[in-house]
Amino acid sequence: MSKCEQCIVRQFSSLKALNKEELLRMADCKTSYTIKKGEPIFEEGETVNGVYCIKEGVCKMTKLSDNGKDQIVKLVKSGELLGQRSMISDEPANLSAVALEDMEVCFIPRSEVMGFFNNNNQFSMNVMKTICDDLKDSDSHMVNMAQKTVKQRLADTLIYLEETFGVNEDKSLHIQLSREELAGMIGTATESCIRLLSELNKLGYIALTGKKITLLDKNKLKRLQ
Amino acid sequence: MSKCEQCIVRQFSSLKALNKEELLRMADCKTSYTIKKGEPIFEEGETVNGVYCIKEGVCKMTKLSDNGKDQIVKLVKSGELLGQRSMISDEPANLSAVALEDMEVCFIPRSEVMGFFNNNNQFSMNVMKTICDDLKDSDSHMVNMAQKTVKQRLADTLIYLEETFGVNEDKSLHIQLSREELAGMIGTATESCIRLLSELNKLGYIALTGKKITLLDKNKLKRLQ
DNA sequence: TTTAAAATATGATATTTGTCATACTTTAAT
DNA sequence: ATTAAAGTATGACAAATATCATATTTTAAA
Repeated sequence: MSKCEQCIVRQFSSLKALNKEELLRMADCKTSYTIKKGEPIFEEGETVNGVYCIKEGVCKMTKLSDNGKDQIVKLVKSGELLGQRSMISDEPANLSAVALEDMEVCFIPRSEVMGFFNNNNQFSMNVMKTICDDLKDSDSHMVNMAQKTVKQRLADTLIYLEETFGVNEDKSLHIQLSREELAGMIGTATESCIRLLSELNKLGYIALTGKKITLLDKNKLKRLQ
Repeated sequence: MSKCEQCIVRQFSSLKALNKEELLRMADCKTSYTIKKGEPIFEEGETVNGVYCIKEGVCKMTKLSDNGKDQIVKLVKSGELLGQRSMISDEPANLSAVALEDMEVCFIPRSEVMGFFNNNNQFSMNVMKTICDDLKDSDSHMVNMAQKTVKQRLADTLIYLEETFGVNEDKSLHIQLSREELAGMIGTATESCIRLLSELNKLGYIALTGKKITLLDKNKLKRLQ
């Protein structure tokens, strides 16, 4: 069993507030999992009974819409925690978590995390601030969905992907999403997403080479109507 | 100065966890305001420095979109608190709060609420659960904005308004929103909203009499494509 | 390696939604 | 009571987006 104390990613989440003793306790009760690309960590409606700490990899948080399409609500990367809201609300998961790359995650049982939560003020404050940030992001996201065109949302999303997940040596977006997944992020039909990517490509704002997307003119992307 | 102890609406919010002593302290430091219909309680970007408890009336929480339109993110009614997220994040308001009816609200300074928050476990847990509920609602709302048609969103909203705010003796919706505000809730142009209301009226699913809207067939509204 | 399946791309077309113009109705101010 | 302003309604049209069909390319399985 690896030591949480020596795990780098805990520095990036609410867990950074835990002290040595708490970290030892956590190392003792955690379970590590390897999740293959495309596999779920948990599904909407499932009782999770703990939180997952992402050690490696990126996952999408999705929600099934009434029309049968999966909407991607957010992306979560290494260092972040999954299932905090469900833990506090003591409710089943509202979203599914599915690996976009091979992942390594650690599961920490609810009882343990709630212990930290109740006894470590800094930890609980961190968790709450994270949830508050999520709420703010979600509200803004909602307004964008309601008020912006698909083209604007695509441009916003491409810029978000570059800023959040970085680029490869050839400047292409590091994170690899299928066209269907990208459409699921911006909330549109896959064909519309592909068509708009082609359009931005022809305009010279982005470059498409195979599956790779490279942003060439972020200012023009931002100013799209 | 009226006594918080005798105020009925505190039972409906996180404040129900406060004990007698805390209620006395709150009564001592609170400020009561009357807000006229159409007036703001606070605006997006403003530092609020406390929470508002709604004693009477309903307000809309709005966010200005890049395209200049006001999106209504949620409606808040008597018994609920405003500004909890900003208080915990220690950030300016993310949304504006504007009265939809004449309102009575009480302002409780941040320092006081944070005192309760840090010393009363049940109160802080209530606040957090409220914020978690808001997050869940916001995520669902976002998916609806991304995936449902304007007509479906209008139907959903009408049903929500009836279920949340009730009806008058003549069965018409109790809450009065202008067409522009209704459009701002569903995220569409005012003309589109008016046109779709007319369509639902012609179909016999709703009745329009002056400003009043009456739902006649909720099942058919729910099943709209 | 071959081959089937999945992903990407694009055209044709239908539908939805937004915009602008204008008329009518209600509300509120003088 | 009169009048201006705001709100509601509807037509005409343009733009955005979805859907269906089909071709091409890529991926992964046998």
